[in-house]
Parts: sequence; structure tokens; C-alpha cells
Amino acid sequence: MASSAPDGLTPRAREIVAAARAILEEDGLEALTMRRIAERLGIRAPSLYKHFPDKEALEAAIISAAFEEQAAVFERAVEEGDEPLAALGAAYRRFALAHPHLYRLMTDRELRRDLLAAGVEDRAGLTIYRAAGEDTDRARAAWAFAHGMAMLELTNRFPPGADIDAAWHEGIRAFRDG
Amino acid sequence: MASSAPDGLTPRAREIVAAARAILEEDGLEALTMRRIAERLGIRAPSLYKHFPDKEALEAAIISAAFEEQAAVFERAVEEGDEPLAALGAAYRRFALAHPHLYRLMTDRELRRDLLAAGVEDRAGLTIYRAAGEDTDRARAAWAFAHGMAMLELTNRFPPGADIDAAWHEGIRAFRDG
DNA sequence: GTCTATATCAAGATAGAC
DNA sequence: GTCTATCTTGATATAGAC
Repeated sequence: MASSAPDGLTPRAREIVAAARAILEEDGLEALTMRRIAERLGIRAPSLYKHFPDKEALEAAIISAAFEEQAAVFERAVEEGDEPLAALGAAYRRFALAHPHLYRLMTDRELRRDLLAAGVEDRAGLTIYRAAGEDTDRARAAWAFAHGMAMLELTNRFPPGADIDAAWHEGIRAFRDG
Repeated sequence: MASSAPDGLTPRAREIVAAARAILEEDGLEALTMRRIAERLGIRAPSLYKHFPDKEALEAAIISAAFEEQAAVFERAVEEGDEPLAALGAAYRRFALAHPHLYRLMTDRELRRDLLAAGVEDRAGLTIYRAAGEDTDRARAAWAFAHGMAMLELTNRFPPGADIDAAWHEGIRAFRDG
């Protein structure tokens, strides 16, 4: 009975994931401790281990849900925009800026794919592939461009006053025309 | 007398930086602790604080030196190659793959610019700017592409068997022609 | 420039009772 | 499903002697 849901989580486990994600988004990755998560739920840290075997499994649950969410956002953006690559680029940046800590958790380290829900990683990738004219190499290059732009903006690497919009446009243009 | 060298470091401080960098490159960022650094030098951790005010200052010294090194590599690559953007892309990837942990320390978080040696961050940027035909937006976009490619490869995000070379070529081509 | 001793803090995780 | 009590580990950093 514990895992008939699509995400394989019990209702209580889902509450824990929600609390964890809220802490992550509000205060960043270093704030994401078992104690903090428990505290937010009004319980003690050891109790969490009745629901997840360890912290990594809990993080994987956050990441799985976030991938689904991101893919849905991407799909909608392409549907509603006229130029797929431009629409996707804008949606990519918006997601990263709206959820900086979550975005870094999702992208900035090796993935424990064995702990993720199946197929969850590919869905967003497929949207990019299609927007890039179903050219694998171009899709990967465009993805790297978007990821690089997002990370450089999140880590504050562009010079103060840099026109980040213009750099995005230039990149999108290059991958559309080039 | 302590800071007449170009990097502002005493000889002993430079030895400490070298030990720290070796640990970083061999075992990664979590291994970079004051205890480990001291151990490698045959001393105790508290002694390090006679040479650096805190760990952040020591990290900044590693980063400053690495930026200089990277800039020199980039400059040489452009000089020796015929196509600047391609030469620079290849050098960029080579540097990141040869020094994965160092590269991440340099790029993957906010920079404490106040602790870095002056101008050290701009030198590599200038090389990219020139290779991109002195177009600021294109230079930033190409930089983001390179950074994204490097990070996705380092974090193992491309599917197994993905032709990463081909994706690099596609991106370089787009920024050259597009 | 190095030492010992120590302060301070906080993390993930387990055992076993209720 | 939650609790208390605890283990184990390890980090940065300071004080003060030599």
C-alpha cells in the first residue's frame, strides 16, 4: 500500500518532501538538514528515518518531483510560444531564477539516477531535442548554453550591469541560425 | 617584507597554497580541510592561521593562482591555433577536464572578488572577448556555452555514449557562423 | 612558526521504548 | 509513527605557551 502512487511515496513521505523543498528554496542547500526538516514538521529528526532510509533518498525525491515540474513548464512554454527555441530559453531561465537552490540541487552534481523515478530525467531533454530541430548535437549544445547562462547568472559571474538578456538572445540566435 | 611578491604571499604561504591545491585536485573540495592541509605539511591545523586569517583567504589564494594559470593557457591556445574560437573551446574543455575540482572551485560559486588578486578574473575574459570578434554579447554567450559543456561533462549529465566532441563542434560552429 | 588544549558547533544516523 | 538518548564524526577557529 505504501507505493501505489505514481511517485512511490506515502502521503506522509510526500509531506516530508514538501517541507524539505520549502527549506531548500528559502534558505539553500546548507540549510537542508534532517533536523531542520523535522523541526518544520514539528517532529524529531530520527522520525524521518521511518519514511526515508537516508538523506540521499529524500533529496532524490525532491529532485524527481522537480524534474517533472520542470518538464511540464518546458512543454507548456513551447506549446504557447511561436519560436520553440526562444520560448524554451526563456522558460529555462525563468525556472532557474525562480528556484535557484532547487535548480542547483538538480543540476550541479552527479545524479543518483538509481534513486530517481524512471524516465523523469528524459522528459525535459526530449523537449529540448525537439526545439533544436531533432538534431542531437545541436540540442546538447543549446542545453549547455542555457545551463551555462543560468549558472553564471545564479553565481553572479557576469560583470555588474551586464546585459544578460542580450547574451541570451545572441545565443538563441546562434543556435537558430547557425 | 611579507608581500613584495606579485601574489602578495610569503614563501611559506605559497607552500601552504600548493599543499591545499594538491589535496583539492586529488580528493576534491570536501577533502580540503584545514586539518588535511596541515597534515600534508607535517604541521598542525592551528599553525595555518599564522599564514592566512581563515580558510576563505586560503581558497582565494588558490583561485587567484588558478585564474592566472588558466588565462595563460587560453592565450597560448589562441596564439597557436588558427581558428580562435575553436582553439579556445578546446583549451577551455582541456583545462576543466584536467582540473575538475579546481575548475569547480573557480566557477561554481560566488566569487569573493575582494579577496582575489586584482585583474585576475578579467584576463581570461579578455581572451574570450577577442576570440568572439570583440562582440560582448556573443562573447558572454560563447562563454556560457563552454561553461555549460564543461559542467555537464564534469557532473556526468550527458547520456552514456554521448558524442560530446560533436556537441562542442556544433556549438563552436553556431557561434562562429550564427 | 609551531605547539597543545580547547571552545563551539553541527552534522547523519542507530537503538530501543512507547 | 514518534520519542529520548546517544554514537560517531568532523569541521573552523582561538588562547596562550614555547
